This record gives sequence, C-alpha cells and structure tokens, in this order.
Amino acid sequence: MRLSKFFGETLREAPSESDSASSQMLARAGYVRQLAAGLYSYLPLAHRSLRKIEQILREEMDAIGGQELCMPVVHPAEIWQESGRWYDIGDEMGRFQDRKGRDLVLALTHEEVVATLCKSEIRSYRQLPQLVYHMQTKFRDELRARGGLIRVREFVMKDSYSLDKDMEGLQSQYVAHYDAYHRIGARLGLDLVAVKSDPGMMGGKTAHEFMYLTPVGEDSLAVCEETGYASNLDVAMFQKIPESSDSQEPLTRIHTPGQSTIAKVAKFCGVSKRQTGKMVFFMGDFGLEHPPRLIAACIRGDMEINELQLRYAVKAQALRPAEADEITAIGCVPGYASFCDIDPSKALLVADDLIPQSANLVVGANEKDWHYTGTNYGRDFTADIIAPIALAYDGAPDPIDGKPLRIVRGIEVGNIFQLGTRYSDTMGATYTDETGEELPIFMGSYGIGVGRALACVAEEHSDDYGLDLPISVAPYHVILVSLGRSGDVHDAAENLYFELLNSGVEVLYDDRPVSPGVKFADADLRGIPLRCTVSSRSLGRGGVEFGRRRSKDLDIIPLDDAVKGIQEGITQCFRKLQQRLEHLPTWASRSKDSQS
RNA sequence: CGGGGCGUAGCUCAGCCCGGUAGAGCACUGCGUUUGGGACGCAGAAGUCGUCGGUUCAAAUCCGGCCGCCCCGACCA
Repeated sequence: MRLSKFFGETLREAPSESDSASSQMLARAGYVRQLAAGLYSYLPLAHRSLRKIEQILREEMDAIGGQELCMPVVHPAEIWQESGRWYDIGDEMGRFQDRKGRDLVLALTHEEVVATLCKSEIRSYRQLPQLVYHMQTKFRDELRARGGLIRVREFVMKDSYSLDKDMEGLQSQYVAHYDAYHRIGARLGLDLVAVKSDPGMMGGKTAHEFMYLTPVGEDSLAVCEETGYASNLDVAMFQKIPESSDSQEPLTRIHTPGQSTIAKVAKFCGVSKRQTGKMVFFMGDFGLEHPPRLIAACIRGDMEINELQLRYAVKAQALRPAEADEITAIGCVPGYASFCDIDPSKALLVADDLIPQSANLVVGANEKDWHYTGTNYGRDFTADIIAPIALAYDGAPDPIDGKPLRIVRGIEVGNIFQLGTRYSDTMGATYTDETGEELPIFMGSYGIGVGRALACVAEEHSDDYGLDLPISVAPYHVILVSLGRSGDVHDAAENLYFELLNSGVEVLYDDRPVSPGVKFADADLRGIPLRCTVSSRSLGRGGVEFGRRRSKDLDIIPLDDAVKGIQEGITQCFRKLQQRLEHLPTWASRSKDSQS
C-alpha cells in the first residue's frame, strides 16, 4: 500500500478523550477513531491487525478441533426468555422491537443461539463432542465505557462453545482452551495470567479469566508468584490467622470520645487493628418477590468486605451500601455500630468466618463515643450466617502455602467457563446416550475480545515514539521509505516496492513528497516492526538500509538482494516471537488450587 | 445513578473571572525555497463558540434546562 493514497492520518497530538497509552497511540497512529462513548471505528491499519489476531485465534481454535460458523447479532427475545437471562440481565442488554412489535435482543454473547442449534443438530451421543466458534459482534450497554478500547460497548469477540455428553468431556475441552489461550497470548506477544474467576451472568461453576497484567487494568487480582495461586480478587481465598488469646476477657464498656474509625479506636485502646471488629451495612435486593433487607456484616477491623462473597453468602441479587438513615432506622449508630446490641429481627447478621475465632475484640457499643472491649462471639453475640466475606489484601497468606499474596491490576483478555447444563436444562438441549436415555448436553463457553486484545498488545508494545507492534499483529511487516526527489531513488524504491509486492511481502510504501523527519516519525508512530530506507545516501553505500523500527544498527543490502534480505528479517522476527511458545504455563503444570 | 471536569476551526487549546471586532499552534489550499528525524517564506480558506431558553441596548463570556465527552465511584463477561 502506498501512503500517498492511504486512508487514515497520523495525529501529532492525541485526541482529548483518550487516556491510556494504548488509546492515545492507536488514535495518534491512525488505527482507531472514536464515534461515541464506547463505540469505535477501526481504520485500515487496525482492521488489518484485527484480522491477523482473528487468524491466530482461528488457527488455535482449529488446532483443538474447532469449527468456525457464524451466528446472528440480533436475537429474538424468546431464546433469552427461555434461558432466563432476559429477566436476569438489566440495562446492560440492548433491547428493541421490530416493526411488528416483536422484542429483539442485541447479542451480549451467544450461548442461547448455540443451545438452540444443539436442538436442531445434536441428537445422539455419537455426534459429541463438538466445538464451534465464531468471531462476532457483541453489544453490552455498559454503565460506563472507559479506558479507550479496553471497555467498549460494541466489540468483536471470538467465542467458542464446547458440547459434550458429560462432565469429563467438558473438562477436557476446558483444559484444551486453557492451554490454547496461553498459546494465543504468546503469539500476540502478551503474557497472559490465568486467574480463577466468578462465573457471574454466564452461570456455571468453574471459570478462569486470562489477564494481561498492567497498572491501567480495571480488574484487581490476587497472585502469589511462589505458589502460583492466581485469582480475581472477587473470589480470592486466603488463610485467616486468628489473634491468639488464652482467655476470654469480660465485656467492658469504655468511653472513646471522637474515636469513630477503626484506626483511631485501635490507637486509643492501644491494640492492633486485628483486635478490633467492625460492622458494615448493606441493603440487599432479593428479587421482586422479597422485600429488600438490611444486611449487617461484621469482619475484623483490619479487613474489608468482599461484596461479591457477601452477596453469595446472603443469596441476594444485588447489594448496595446502606444509607445512614437506613442504619439508624434499626437502632444502630453509624461509626459506633455494635455486634452485640443489634436486633436480629431487623437485619440479617453475617459474620466473617474469622470472627468466631477472634477473641476479645474491640467493637462499637452502639452509642456515640462508646465502645466495648472483650467482645467474644457466642458469648456476646451471634450471627445468622458465617461465611468468608473478607476481601483478600496485599500480603495476605495465600490459601495453598501461606506465602504472601500480591494484589495487582489486569485486563481481562479472555475467559473460559464450564457452563455445565445451565443452558441445556433451561432450553432443552439434549442428546440420547448409549442406553437410549435423553440427557442434557454439557456446555462450555470461551471468549476472547479481539479489539481488547489489540488494545493490550498496543499497551504492552509502545514507547515514546509510538507503537512497536509484534510482527504477528502489525498491519504490515515492513515500511519502505524513500527519501529525496532524485530519479535514481524514486526508480529504485518503486522497483523494490513492486518486487516486494510480487514476493508476497506485506509492505507499506511511504512515497509521499514530505520531509524525511515526517516519514520517520510516522513510521515510528505506526509501529511497523521493520523499516527499509532508500535514499541517495543508502544507494551511495551500495543499496538500501534495513533494520528494526528505530534501530540505529542498520544493514546495507544491495538492491538485488533486498527482497531476500527483507524476507529473512521478517522470518527472524517471527522466529523470535515463536520462542515465547516454549515455556508456557499449561493446565497440567498449574497448582490444583488455581484450577477449580 | 452519585461526585468532579470539559464542550470555541479537522486536531490541541487560549479567550469566559471583569459582557461590546472570534484567536494561536498544528493540519489544509496555492506559489516559491528546502529534503536523513515532525523545514521555511508569502498568500489563502476554514468556527450556527454543543443545544434550547433567560437576563441585557449587547452574550463564547452571566443564569437555568437539556445533550454530549472524559475522570473517580457504584456495576460488569
């Protein structure tokens, strides 16, 4: 492609709406343009890169037995009503009606369609297992799209769906994806970390997310390098070590003027925060058939609530922090709320599993400026539910070996879910087994965001001068730059360009009549990994200059050998990337605790 | 949905506080010079100042509603 005829300009300054390095560089380099919040146009450069990512996904899916198909973006509401998600998912679902008033859904994902296809295509155990996949647009009306391309509302996802006759088959397809996703990351030039995750709206039990670790990520993860434990913070476990105590002290009411926070109280009483307890209040939504209920959660003072685990513990559909007047309405004093004086009929009392093991806690006395010391579970108070509702924290002992966890940030590039029979049961996707019995199909679903993958690659592979994409993702392998107006240079560059095209080299040719500085700056910005320069100077030295983007260490290749030399350079880049495949984590090599 | 910020030329922004002639840099067009790391000169084109309403002799500027975009939070595969 000639840059003189190219569609998609570079920008000297990033548009003001972009913030992360990837969004800024992708915008400046002419890859993407924002149309509206969370809606992007992909210009030719990005489109080429996205197609390359898709091809890698295709190859890896085919390698584990996948068959590519294509399912619609617009679905009739009925299938989502059958699965129940029409009712479970709120405003995130794009809904509209056709001219007849029929309810339609913009695909958030495609489990319902796959389950529907199962009904028409799968009858016998002889037809299983199956693995189908497609690259298709999804629409999710996020509360807030953010981070440029990281969280958009419309995006293309590679989603695959495994169909098996039993759990064992599902497990083996799940493992195949687990390993394939690591290979995909390696081929994209990304280190992906598999973490345990919450299945969320997808349903099912076991799920992993494949994370690209970066401080700009929006997910928090708990990882331990020593033991290999890795989990989304939402579902992270950790060992809880009670403060030792030989005896139970008597419950004592003490005056604590102005000591309304845990830090102040601990200091005032001369104890560690680990010897305090605190109460956190939420309003729980239990669905239309049940009234909302106040939830009083108690945890040790040095810890925070894991809202997801609390929500599961109380079986609520949603939680929100309680307002001060909702807390006072049940007779509690915010800042000094007490485990001991709470009326069990007015709130659901939930205690973290560490609380019953913790002796002599300092807690609120339910009156401003007063606390209790020597509070003990069982003697002074009890809870309706005891569950692990504390959030893992940096330095917490990991659940495997007690080694310290680190809390890091990441971007979810892909995810894998063992759905089991959650969709087969609700939608009637069944097969007949050897004995003639009709049984539900075991499903798994596996996604990778194609655009998000590109954003992560851009985030990882860029510098002050622009993108520096791995050869597997770069829209072109080499940029051919001609400098100056001399006829010799022009002829040599034109000839080389046609030779490269004829040899199948993916070349972007900067034939514009602009200054060298502009050409080099644009070449750096666009992130093409290899650069070939033709100029009077290079011809004087015997040919063309060739090397890595921004490298000062350039080879001079005679014109006659230029195509060959460039092809070798491309091969070398691919070979280097290939090395990433050598020591990948696999399912078999992961610790048991990070698997289930 | 709560908190904060922003909306002026294709892009980045100034002007707004203190009301009165709409600006700069980059980009664009023409001519000339220049050609190894975002050149230079001259000339030119380009803006319903997000939108609707209010105040005023007069509104980009003050006031209000709405819309859009960004950030933090809530939520989320």
